[in-house]
Amino acid sequence: MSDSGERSTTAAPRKRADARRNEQSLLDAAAEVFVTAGVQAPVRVIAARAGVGMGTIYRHFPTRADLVIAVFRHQVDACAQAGPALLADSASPSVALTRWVDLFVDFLVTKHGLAAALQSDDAQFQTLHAYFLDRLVPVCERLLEAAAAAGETRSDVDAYGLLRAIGSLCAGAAGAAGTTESAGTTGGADTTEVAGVAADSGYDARRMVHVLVAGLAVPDP
Amino acid sequence: MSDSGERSTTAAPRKRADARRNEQSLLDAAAEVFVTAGVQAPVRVIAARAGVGMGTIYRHFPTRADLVIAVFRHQVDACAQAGPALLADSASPSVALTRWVDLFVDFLVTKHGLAAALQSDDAQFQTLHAYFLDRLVPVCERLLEAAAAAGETRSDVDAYGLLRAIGSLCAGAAGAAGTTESAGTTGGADTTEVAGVAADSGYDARRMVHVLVAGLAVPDP
DNA sequence: TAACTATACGGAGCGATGTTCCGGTTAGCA
DNA sequence: TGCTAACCGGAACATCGCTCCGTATAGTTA
Repeated sequence: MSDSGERSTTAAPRKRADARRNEQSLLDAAAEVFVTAGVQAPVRVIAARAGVGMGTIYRHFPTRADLVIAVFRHQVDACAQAGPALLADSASPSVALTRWVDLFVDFLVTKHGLAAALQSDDAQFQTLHAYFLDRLVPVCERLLEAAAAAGETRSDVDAYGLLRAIGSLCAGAAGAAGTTESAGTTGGADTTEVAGVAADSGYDARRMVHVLVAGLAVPDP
Repeated sequence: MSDSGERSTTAAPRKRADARRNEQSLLDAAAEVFVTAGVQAPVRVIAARAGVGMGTIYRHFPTRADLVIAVFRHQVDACAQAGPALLADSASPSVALTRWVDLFVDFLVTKHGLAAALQSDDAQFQTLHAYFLDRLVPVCERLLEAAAAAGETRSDVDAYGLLRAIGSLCAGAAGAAGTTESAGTTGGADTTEVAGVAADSGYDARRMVHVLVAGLAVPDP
């Protein structure tokens, strides 16, 4: 992933040094702003933080979704790659599914407003939605099929619906924090054991997702 | 519902006739606009439709939530009142709960963007959120407690969490329509038998809610 | 090294939307 | 009929997404 940008066909039309520098600045700035102000933070804020103008941010990331995807890409990929691994390592497909869902939920819940953005019907986030779906639906599908084949879950729920439902359930939780900002959480933000935060007034997205997944085990009606 | 407004203590400080006329115009206009453009429709549009100025709409309904609540109030009340009735009429508490949830879901799904607004962390909708909760949490609580007492559901999920989860699951579906506008739907918008619409790309909020509720039947982990 | 050009930069500016404010209008009453 | 408090309307201000274009510069070539 690191290295430069495109490097596949012929001689790469290498970008100018200042362009690449600015792109990186924007990614860093966006990552920081997303943590504090959420994925919906004003574009101007991100541009200002990166020390660039409005034109620059839109040149590098035509839509907000592009920026969001760029910031979270490797985390989504990691989640996607964890699917097959879990399926291989777990005692049963349904256990693998549960674990994978936990992974996904933990990712969503720790990103302010990400889940809400995924749910948004805003045209701006169409691409983001599509990216998540492209990456995760196939993975979830395999887990779901394996579980269904083992007779461990009902078969009338597809991966798309399940992922959307999970995203929805998480949107209620993560987004609510908003401007409140959860104390420090200095640097880390990865191994922070995000355990039972429950965030606002007692809504626990993880628990509700667990209930949902448990509902999959109930035989078809 | 009809009649005037406040009529409880002392001599009501009756509003002027034009004020009441405008308030009603706004309610009618808002109801119409909500159907086609969703609850998030621009304030100007509603004001224009009602044939009043910006000042007027804000004077009668200081926040958008106030307007939304006023438009849907009696439907929410109906939903709240259906709870005890279902509990009395159904074969078992869990059946009553399921039926009541269906009622609630049908209500949410048919109101463009309502569920999304409920989920929104926007301060503007705080009041709306609170209103729904005030009205429905007690009802849901009774159903849930009855079901738990009968040993039909797990007991670690409270009414608040369940309602929020349901709202979330519905937000994904209803909001997606957005600007697309569903044909005419001239006046009615009540007995339209909204059956199995499924709306966008195959996500069925009702089904996912059913899975969630089914998950409640799984014994505590 | 100096000139040149494709590339990139920056921010002013436009349109949309929420919200406030204030001068003009009018309903209800004496 | 005349008065006043209540009410109305929309201009005006603020925020935000997004575009456009004149300016600056990185990289190249003579």
